Amino acid sequence: MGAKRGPADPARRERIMAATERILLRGGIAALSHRAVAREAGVPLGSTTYYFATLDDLLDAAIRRLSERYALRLHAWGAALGDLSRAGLVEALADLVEALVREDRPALVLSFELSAAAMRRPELRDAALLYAETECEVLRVHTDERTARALSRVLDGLLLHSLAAAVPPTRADITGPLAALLTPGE
Amino acid sequence: MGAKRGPADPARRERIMAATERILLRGGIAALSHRAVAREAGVPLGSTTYYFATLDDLLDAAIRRLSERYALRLHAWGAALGDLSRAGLVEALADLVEALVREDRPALVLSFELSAAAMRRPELRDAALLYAETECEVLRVHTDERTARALSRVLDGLLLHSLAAAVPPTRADITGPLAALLTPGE
DNA sequence: TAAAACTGTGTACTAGGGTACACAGAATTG
DNA sequence: CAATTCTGTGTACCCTAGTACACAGTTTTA
Repeated sequence: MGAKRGPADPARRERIMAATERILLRGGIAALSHRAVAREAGVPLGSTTYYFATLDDLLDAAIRRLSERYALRLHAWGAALGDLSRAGLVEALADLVEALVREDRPALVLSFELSAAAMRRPELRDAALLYAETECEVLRVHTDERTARALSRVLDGLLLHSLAAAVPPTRADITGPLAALLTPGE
Repeated sequence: MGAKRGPADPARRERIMAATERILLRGGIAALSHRAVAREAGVPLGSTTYYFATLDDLLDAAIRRLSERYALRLHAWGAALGDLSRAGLVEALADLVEALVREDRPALVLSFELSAAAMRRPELRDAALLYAETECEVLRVHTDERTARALSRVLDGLLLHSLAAAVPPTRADITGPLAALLTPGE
């Protein structure tokens, strides 16, 4: 009945967080439970509550990691861009949208879920805001603050519809609004 | 023990749906349960399962009503607009965004929650799509199809950030992208 | 080395919830 | 009016789940 292993096993905590991420990506916030995580991580139920006393702790930790991963992803995208023209930025952004939808769909879905959840649960607000904040940060390298925020809003609209719509936006549907936004002259 | 009332009581069904709407608006999809609805409607638990065998039936019915209400709202907005210039449409749309955020926040929050939920639950897709579909329908009166869809996407981005952001978009933040989108000339 | 502190686990308590269903009045039908 | 059907309820079964907690090895400390 007692423990089999010795003292602090840092891998345990790690494995639990990784399992939590997988659960969230696969089934969303609604699928998160101590038991599901324990099963996924292959650890006893008690372990999950030992490292993360409450569900919110677990959720917080996992979301923090996921948003960090997303931030890395975006910064990598930003770093890969050289100096480019307006048109070049538009194409690059469209590439980003298409790549995210294609390759990171679960993470995107989760981020929207999180945004919605944060509207009711203030404790999630900071985590949810991180996504948009990161977008702006990366975009600010190529545009001014104001434009970066505007782009972030439009990008989220495009991403949302790319995930949710019956017929997703075409390439032109994506580049159109972005180009309009980046083209000066009222 | 036995029933007290006679035959079909159409008000019952009605009251249960109304209660479901209130639950959803107040606490979101996660707050929905037969028991919560029964409590809210002041009917016994059995009533809710009698009229709506499963939770999904209940959810479907309530969402259908809510999206119909939203459609009415949008159509009313559209009907109140006369023939107007591009600039006039931009201002009207900005008014709409601000009014929705101010006066219909719970319904908006729910619609985003629904969009996110529909990404995982195909049975909710149709209901979730209705919102965007309605937007397009109303906008199509004033613009072409392509522009209507683009506007719908941008509007959703603006609404999302208006609800979620730490500092919501200003009036100029709202009119900017809309004007850009409606101003021809690449 | 004895005691205190820490790391884990197994189990159990409590709450909430979906759904089935037996049953009871009321209405309808023949 | 008897039988059948419909409307509606109360209850109960079974599951999931959060969390507390006693307890057991292990390590550290005095």
